[in-house]
Amino acid sequence: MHGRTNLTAMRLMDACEHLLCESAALEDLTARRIAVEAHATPSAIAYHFGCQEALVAAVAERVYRRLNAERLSLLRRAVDRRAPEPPDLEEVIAALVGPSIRWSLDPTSSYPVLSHFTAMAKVHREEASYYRRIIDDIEHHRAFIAPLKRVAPWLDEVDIGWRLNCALGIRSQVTRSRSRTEVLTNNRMDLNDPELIIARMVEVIAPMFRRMA
Amino acid sequence: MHGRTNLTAMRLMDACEHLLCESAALEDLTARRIAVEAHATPSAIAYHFGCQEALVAAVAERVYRRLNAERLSLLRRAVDRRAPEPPDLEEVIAALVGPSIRWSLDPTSSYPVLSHFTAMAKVHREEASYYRRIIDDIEHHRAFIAPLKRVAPWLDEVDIGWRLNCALGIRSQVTRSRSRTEVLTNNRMDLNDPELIIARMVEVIAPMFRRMA
DNA sequence: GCGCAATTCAAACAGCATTCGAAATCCGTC
DNA sequence: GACGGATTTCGAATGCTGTTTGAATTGCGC
Repeated sequence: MHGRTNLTAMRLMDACEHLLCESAALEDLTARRIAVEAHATPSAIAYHFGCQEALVAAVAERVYRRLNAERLSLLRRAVDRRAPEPPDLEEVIAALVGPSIRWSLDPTSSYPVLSHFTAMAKVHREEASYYRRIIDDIEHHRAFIAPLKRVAPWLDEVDIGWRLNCALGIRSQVTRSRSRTEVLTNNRMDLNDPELIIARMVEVIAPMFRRMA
Repeated sequence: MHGRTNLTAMRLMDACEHLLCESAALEDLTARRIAVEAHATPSAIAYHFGCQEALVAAVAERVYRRLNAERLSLLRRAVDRRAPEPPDLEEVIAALVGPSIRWSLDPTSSYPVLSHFTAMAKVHREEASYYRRIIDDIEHHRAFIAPLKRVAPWLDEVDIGWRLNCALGIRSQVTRSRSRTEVLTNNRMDLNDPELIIARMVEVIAPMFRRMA
């Protein structure tokens, strides 16, 4: 019972993910719509996941895992390239923010799932542990601390973590407040070119980790 | 008709603001609860504001105005202190991020209204113009461009706007993803001391505006 | 082919925001 | 001071929402 490997459970997750990507607003995501797209009934959501919220959380977790795998793969590449020397700072930063930027600009990616999911965390009562478990799961972020400490050994771990957190804030601002970014830069930055954006972000984040700030 | 200066309209806004501050999740904010607290009926919301969404937008706009006034006042002070010399970079940054940080840590402030409001923008269909009008209203942010350009004349306006945007991203991360900030810094930063946080933010943002990054 | 567990489904339920039309109130004018 | 039109209030109704429930159906080891 409540098997997550079930066929209709899978179909529900796929339908939910697809619907989250297609719909502009969270209110477009309804249990009935999900059910129709998965050739099931709303009750199936409750049966397999407990509630709609948990279904969305399961979908978000699946997407997060894919994104984090990409991030960690890029980090590993950056570390390996220079080992045993410290990795290139700019490459590490690009590994941290690059996947998010590229996903957010790729219309075929499931990035909308993630931005909708964090918004959902504010809507529902947080005693439900779905959100914190996923949002606060930062093991994949922690993996960046050691390499960064090798790049900037004069910073202690708190300093590194703080700067990491700031870098993630910049990332979120760019991926999630695009219109504000547009207005502030007077529409004179090409926000559709991921590599250009990433370079711009590296340019701003790297100095945080250099001496003589 | 539809007078925004009406007494019950005011009571509805006050009730909505209070309820937004008290409630942990957006789902706790219902038209009925707002109405009860304002000694009115749900229909009054529709009559005076059109819909609940518009009421929340009106409340958010009111709070935004207060916050922006505080920001601009600090900016003016920073500029005046050094005029006609360029202002102190760190003081300008503190003016930009300080009020948000202090508000977010002050339990008597209405800061929760703002974080709830931006979350709401993701929930409802965006053809409603409430959100963009408020969120994209960055005249108060634009006011920081000229002083910052005097501090860092080698940056063009796009560079300044981009860095401003990055600074706002860091600000949002700290005020709105507190738990993630806690985990990343290993709970070894005192996130309850606004002045310490502001100093930490200045330390990270200032290098963006210094030469020889 | 039986029998039990797992799964599906239609109907019902409580809650929501919003609409509507009738009451009630306000306020300038006679 | 009483009338009359506009403004404001309010209770009931509407059509959504997610979830629950209990019966019907299916799958599957024996």
